Amino acid sequence: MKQKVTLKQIANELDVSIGTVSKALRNSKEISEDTRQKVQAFAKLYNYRPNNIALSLKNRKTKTIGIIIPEIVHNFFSKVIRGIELVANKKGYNVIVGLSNESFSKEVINMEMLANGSIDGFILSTSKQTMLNQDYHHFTESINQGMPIVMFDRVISEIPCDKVIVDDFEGAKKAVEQLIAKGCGKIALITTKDYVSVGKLRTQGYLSALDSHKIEAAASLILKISEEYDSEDQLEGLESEIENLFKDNPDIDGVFAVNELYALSAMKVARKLNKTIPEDIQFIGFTDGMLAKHATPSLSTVSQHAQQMGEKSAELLIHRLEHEEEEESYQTVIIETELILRNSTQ
Amino acid sequence: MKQKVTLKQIANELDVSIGTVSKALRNSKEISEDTRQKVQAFAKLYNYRPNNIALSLKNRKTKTIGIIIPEIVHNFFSKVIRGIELVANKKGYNVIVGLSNESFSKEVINMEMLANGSIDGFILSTSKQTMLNQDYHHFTESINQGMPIVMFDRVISEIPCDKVIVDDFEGAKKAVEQLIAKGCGKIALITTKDYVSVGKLRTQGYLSALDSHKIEAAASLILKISEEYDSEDQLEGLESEIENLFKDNPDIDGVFAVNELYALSAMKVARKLNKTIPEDIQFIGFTDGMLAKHATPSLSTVSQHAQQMGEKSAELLIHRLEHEEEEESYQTVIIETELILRNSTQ
DNA sequence: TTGTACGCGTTATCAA
DNA sequence: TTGATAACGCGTACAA
Repeated sequence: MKQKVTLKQIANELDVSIGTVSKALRNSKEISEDTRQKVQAFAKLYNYRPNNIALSLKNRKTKTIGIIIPEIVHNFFSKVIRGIELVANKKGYNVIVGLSNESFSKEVINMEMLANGSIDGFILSTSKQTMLNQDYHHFTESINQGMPIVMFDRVISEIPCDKVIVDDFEGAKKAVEQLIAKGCGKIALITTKDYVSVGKLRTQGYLSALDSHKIEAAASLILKISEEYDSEDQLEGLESEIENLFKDNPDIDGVFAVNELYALSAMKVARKLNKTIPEDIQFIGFTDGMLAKHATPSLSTVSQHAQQMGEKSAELLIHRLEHEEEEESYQTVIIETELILRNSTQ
Repeated sequence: MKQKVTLKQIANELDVSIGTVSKALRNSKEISEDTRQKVQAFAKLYNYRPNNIALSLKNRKTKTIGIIIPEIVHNFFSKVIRGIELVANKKGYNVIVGLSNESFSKEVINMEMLANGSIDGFILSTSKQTMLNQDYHHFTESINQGMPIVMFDRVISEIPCDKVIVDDFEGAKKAVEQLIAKGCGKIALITTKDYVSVGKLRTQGYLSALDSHKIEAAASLILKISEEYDSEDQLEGLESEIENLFKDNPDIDGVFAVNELYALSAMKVARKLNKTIPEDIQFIGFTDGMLAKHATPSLSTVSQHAQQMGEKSAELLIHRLEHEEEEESYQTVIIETELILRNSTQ
């Protein structure tokens, strides 16, 4: 086992000083052609690579980005990571991933663990519990300590940092307007509780679409799912809530859901109630997931361009890291959504 | 902006030496109660945290695990990451993620980038191109340099390291035997090319099941999909290959597919050809994905317990990292598969 | 042209 | 009880 070789070892072997070796390897012209060749040959032979940790300590830069997300087994988030990794890698950065699992304390712990020198900056999407608590001290602290943050998707407007979001409002509005254009008059909304920022914005988009088409919004048509039913093994609870919605409002002819799971569950319930899709009811879901395409019928969606969000987030963060002195003002980048029509709409 | 505070700064402020501060904070009883209190109070006030990078350099341990996987937008891999992260976090480790995107060179570059001191060990699943090339020098080098590797799922048997796999052979055999038990006599196999280790093993399981039930295997019933059709936007190619299979063998009454995409595509083609599922044809797919449950009809699967694989991988690696001196022999842990019966089988 | 010394932040050993 | 020093691996300013 040949351990990693260091400058010191090379220096010893070659009977020169560490400094000489270092310079020779960086092609400094202080060094004679002769020793340079000798050192480089030796270094190559022993496959010398500078130690990242030593460099990080010296440069006070780790070239590593910390990602904190609520969940990784989720198409949206894994696509964002892919986008981040793509850009980061291209620019010589690594990514370190922490999962909050939607928990405030895990989010805080994870951030503290990374903030002590392990990374240069954060890219994160807030956990639900954090949004509910409205306790953002860990974000402010990080920023105050000079560790920049980029928030994506689930962002906190009060926090001064770069942000990447989709036009949740417009995306939802477009979707509902599509339903209206295709003849729906009684459109239900299946959404999250209001403390989830994106859920709230999408709800507003829904209301706005109805309003601008002079359709009266009815509270009975809006179903706000509580968080506990979001898990894959709590589908029954979710479905029974939706079933009640349909039974209380048998004349629903359109459904807009703020995520994939809600949309698919709604389609499932509708089928169970012997409704034909899209003839009796049409569906659109807000999602970037895989299920939509493979559902029966395939689900029309508002796509969020998750990978693009990741790429943009990484660009923003890296730009800020590499232009620290310039103290540019924070920006919020809005990624366009895209309406993808499939067979759940006419 | 109050920057991160260091031992040196505390020492200066308090007019004591760095060493004293360090000891006081670690509750060394060399230090007088008095100064200890003073230092700790100050440290708490300024929220002192030791710098991870400095610790890493000193201890020659980063407490970070490098994960290299072919793809992250994939339920199996993201579940594995979740499992790794869970165990790693619990033991005070971070995880850094690199994506090979199924490419040999990206795998090598990513590993080299991390191997220079950034991490203590690797958990990885080989890219397809690496398996095809059969060039494993980057793995051997890493191991030779004292950087341990744990391979999962797509493992290389020649490489001396810990491994975590599912019983691909047995899992496939169980699945096919289930089809046989439910009356299938002409069972097709949709698999990968042979260089993908898991595909090959699952193929062997299929053959073994047929053999032990005296069913003759027919080459015409085995479809080996080439890699280029694995992408979500190459579904047409995949589907047309499957369609040919069905048309050439109209009496197929069972299908075993080595992954979710193949299984779902096969079901789709079958429906298109007006076959009823599961009356005319039954399907089982090898997968841990989300699509199976939501498919119509829902797909029976051989589950791989991806998260458990991740957890076990992390345990193996961390154990080895923390018991380096003991030089334990390498082990291969086999995670049991589980047959989950849904509506695509009778 | 080469070598020395310092500093990045920490801990540990040894001297005061 | 406290302080000074070395070491982890590197790059670089400055001295030789």
